[in-house]
Amino acid sequence: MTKENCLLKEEHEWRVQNVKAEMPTAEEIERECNVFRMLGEPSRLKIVLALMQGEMCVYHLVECCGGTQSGTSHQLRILKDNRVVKSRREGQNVLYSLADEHIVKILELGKAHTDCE
Amino acid sequence: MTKENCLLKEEHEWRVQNVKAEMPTAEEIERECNVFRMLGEPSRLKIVLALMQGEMCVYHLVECCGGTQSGTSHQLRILKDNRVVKSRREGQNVLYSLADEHIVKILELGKAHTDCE
DNA sequence: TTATAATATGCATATATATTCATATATAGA
DNA sequence: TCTATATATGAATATATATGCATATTATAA
Repeated sequence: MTKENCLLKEEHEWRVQNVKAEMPTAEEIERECNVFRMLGEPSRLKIVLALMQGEMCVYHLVECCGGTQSGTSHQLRILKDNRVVKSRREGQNVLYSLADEHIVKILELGKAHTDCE
Repeated sequence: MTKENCLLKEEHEWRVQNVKAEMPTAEEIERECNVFRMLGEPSRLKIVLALMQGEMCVYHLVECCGGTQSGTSHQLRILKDNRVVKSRREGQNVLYSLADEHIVKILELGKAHTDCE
């Protein structure tokens, strides 16, 4: 596996240089990964899909998504730490909602991709 | 934690019913998760970012993204199984490319979300 | 203050999966 | 055929993390 013997050397070498030059740092990659990592887990995706209808308290999310109160709360914490959801307290309840509109668009595109399969 | 004592019962009950009615099945959730799960891991995201510039052989991907040949090949296999990339053989090389345009758009939105933080 | 409801959190555990090593397969050339 | 190159794969391991239990915290009401 030497560079000299790759048949596509001449054709693609400029591309390799270009990609290497533009490749984000490890920290930037990690940051960009986070939003996808959040949506790439079933229990979290269910929560996010539920919140697409509007803000909801933890108890209602448990009712909608199944699972335990503890598990839902753990996932909400992770979603919040990664800026996918935000929350506000209203009396005894904490109301969660999506952090921004990008999330909705990402989900729609993800669905479009899935539906193509 | 009884339903009766939730302060938002009247206000949000219709929403709960709506969300429960529209919640996809476990299998559908799994399917929708996959594309995000693929992008939510640094070594795979790097591969996909590299392929945004066009198709590339495994050796060049290793050069662009770092890591081992074996590891890259494993991740390419997973990406292909999940329809994020496709491949074609050309002589000794196998050329990988993005499976469809949705992937690019999802990445752009993910970046937009990340940049807002 | 006491009791109850709603939510959060620490800890332990099970599970998923990324990574590496060694090896297998496939293709091309001599 | 034999050799070298490019890629893929099986197995083992280490790491990340989802989940559940018990309990803590916060807020309301009596």
